[in-house]
Amino acid sequence: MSNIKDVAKLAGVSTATVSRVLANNYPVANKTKNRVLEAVQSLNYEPNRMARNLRKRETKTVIVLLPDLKNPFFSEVIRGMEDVAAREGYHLFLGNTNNDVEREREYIKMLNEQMADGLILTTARIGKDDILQLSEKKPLVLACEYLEGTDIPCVSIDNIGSARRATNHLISLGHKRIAHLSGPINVVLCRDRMNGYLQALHSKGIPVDESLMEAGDFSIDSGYLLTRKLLSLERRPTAIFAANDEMAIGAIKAVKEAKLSVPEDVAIVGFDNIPISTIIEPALTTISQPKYIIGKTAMEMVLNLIKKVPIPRHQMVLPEELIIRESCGVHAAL
Amino acid sequence: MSNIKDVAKLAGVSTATVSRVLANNYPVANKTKNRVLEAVQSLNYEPNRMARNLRKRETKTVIVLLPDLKNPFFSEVIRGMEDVAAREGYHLFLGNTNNDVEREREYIKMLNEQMADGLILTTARIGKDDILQLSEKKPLVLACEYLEGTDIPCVSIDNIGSARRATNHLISLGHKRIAHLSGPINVVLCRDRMNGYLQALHSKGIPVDESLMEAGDFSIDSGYLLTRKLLSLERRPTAIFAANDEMAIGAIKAVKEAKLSVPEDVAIVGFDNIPISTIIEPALTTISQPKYIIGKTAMEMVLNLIKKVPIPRHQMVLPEELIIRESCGVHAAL
DNA sequence: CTGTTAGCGCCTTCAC
DNA sequence: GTGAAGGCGCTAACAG
Repeated sequence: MSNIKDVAKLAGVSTATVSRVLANNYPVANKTKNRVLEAVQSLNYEPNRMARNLRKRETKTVIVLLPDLKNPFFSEVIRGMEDVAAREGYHLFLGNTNNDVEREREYIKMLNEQMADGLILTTARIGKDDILQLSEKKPLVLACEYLEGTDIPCVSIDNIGSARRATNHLISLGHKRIAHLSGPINVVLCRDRMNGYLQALHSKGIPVDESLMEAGDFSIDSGYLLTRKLLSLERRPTAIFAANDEMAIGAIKAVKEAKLSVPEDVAIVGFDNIPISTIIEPALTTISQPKYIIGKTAMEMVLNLIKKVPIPRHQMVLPEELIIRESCGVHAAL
Repeated sequence: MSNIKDVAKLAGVSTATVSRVLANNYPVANKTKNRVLEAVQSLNYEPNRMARNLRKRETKTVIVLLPDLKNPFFSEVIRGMEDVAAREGYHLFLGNTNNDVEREREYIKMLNEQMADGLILTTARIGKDDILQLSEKKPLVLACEYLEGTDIPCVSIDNIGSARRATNHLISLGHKRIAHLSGPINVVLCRDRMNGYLQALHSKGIPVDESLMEAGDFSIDSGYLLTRKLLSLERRPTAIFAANDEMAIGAIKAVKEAKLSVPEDVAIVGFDNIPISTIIEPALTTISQPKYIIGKTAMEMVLNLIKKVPIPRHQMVLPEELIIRESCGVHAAL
């Protein structure tokens, strides 16, 4: 590994000149520049990032925390982030928290150790206070989530409104016994979706039956298991609103296994519109989020925070879409 | 942001002592230690990683390159990697290449800039020569892939043998017109799987029909599109061996859409055994790789390379499993 | 336009 | 058991 001194010596210039040529942000005579470039070439020189980062007190890196790598929803969000990061010369440091608060803290520690310039949290597990405190010291943006009562920059859809809309769709189809498969309740957007579900029931005067509300972990498996439980109820639900598509897919599996049919016996609505939701049978009615835009916007926001460019609005709420496919049909009672 | 000097001053010791207390690898009097720890606490001090990395000439970070974030196959591999990395105090730097050679080179550049101590490539796109050259300078391990004729450390299943086994399964069911949906042919493991397919045909004296061989990009969509093409052939295949489960799922969709049935009209075998392969109807017959172990072993290997611990064997080939579900059935011709 | 100099924050000798 | 000093490789300020 050669360093800047080696290059300087070979090119017969000072290290400062080498640095200038490489940064390309300062006038250097063409002749000198070429000599430096040749030296760089022949030594196969790559500047040491650690040294540069230390000196410049920036890393051009943003940590992006994901709750779960295998959730295809995020891959599209990430694409949006990557595209703007690349354009601005930034790298993503993808952190997989596996839904574990400790893992989340690990990465936050890395941020404090200045291994990155900023942080994007998608579906945070740590508490509101911790987030608030961190946000005061560091460029931090919430993606997919909205932290009520704070001014923390975030970009998401209206999870409450979307859930209300999904539930209302089921109600409009004639359903009264509508179950809700929630995600982990310590996640804000899960509580939001649950609240949207409850709001819809209330507004239509449908009594809430707590036995119809179950919390899973966003996995196909948990959707499957919880639906089996729901189906074994004395008065089983005629519809299920799941907080994500995976759980909805698990629910479909359980309904089919019980020799019942979707949507005739049980209508199902998911959330996220992941690719497989069009393949599964019946195809899933679901809420579609502008995934790419969420990612793009979130990254634009952190980069602005990092560069101390004022952000016009701190809280961006993007429109969602209800995509109607076959998993709801028309309820017999209509 | 406070630094080590601030801590030293507050504790009334030298920076060397602070460093020793924090590293905890050198005798320091208990009394002094406590004073330092208190100072660290009250200043909320976090050591600057860039400075430490520069000084120690190591980052305790391994870059892991993934061709595609949304492929659930890798999430399990990553879990294996994360578990051993965490145990040894290392971080993963996940790099999503989106199947793009340029993106791959970007991350390799980061390695050369010493932003990480080692690299794990899963399904590399760059050429054999580049990999070989890099491997001479840096700790590098191939996961899921095997680079023939080299001594580069790698851990994978026998892709050729597995593909042969999958194809033989179809042949044993009586199929003679067996199509192959390959992945991108610049990926080694795709060529391997294709070769296994060809070997199986040859060994059973079945002529190769090039019109039955198509190359996709591992996506559901490409599996769907290519299968439509295959089904429109004058003499359409009675079976399809897809190089991964996603393409197999796309194939199932296309077959159903053509009002044909799986497995009666077209039998289908996938590869990877992703979670959804049990949900899809019919459930997919597929090859299962020991995903977690692959990840775990690959990480153990790079860490040993990094620490210059001699590795017993450079090339690890792990056993795969053929999982028989409903997508093959028994061919009518049997 | 180019060179000299002084750190960035940390760890690691080498003294004592 | 502790401190002083030097330097990892780079960039930025200041001269010239």
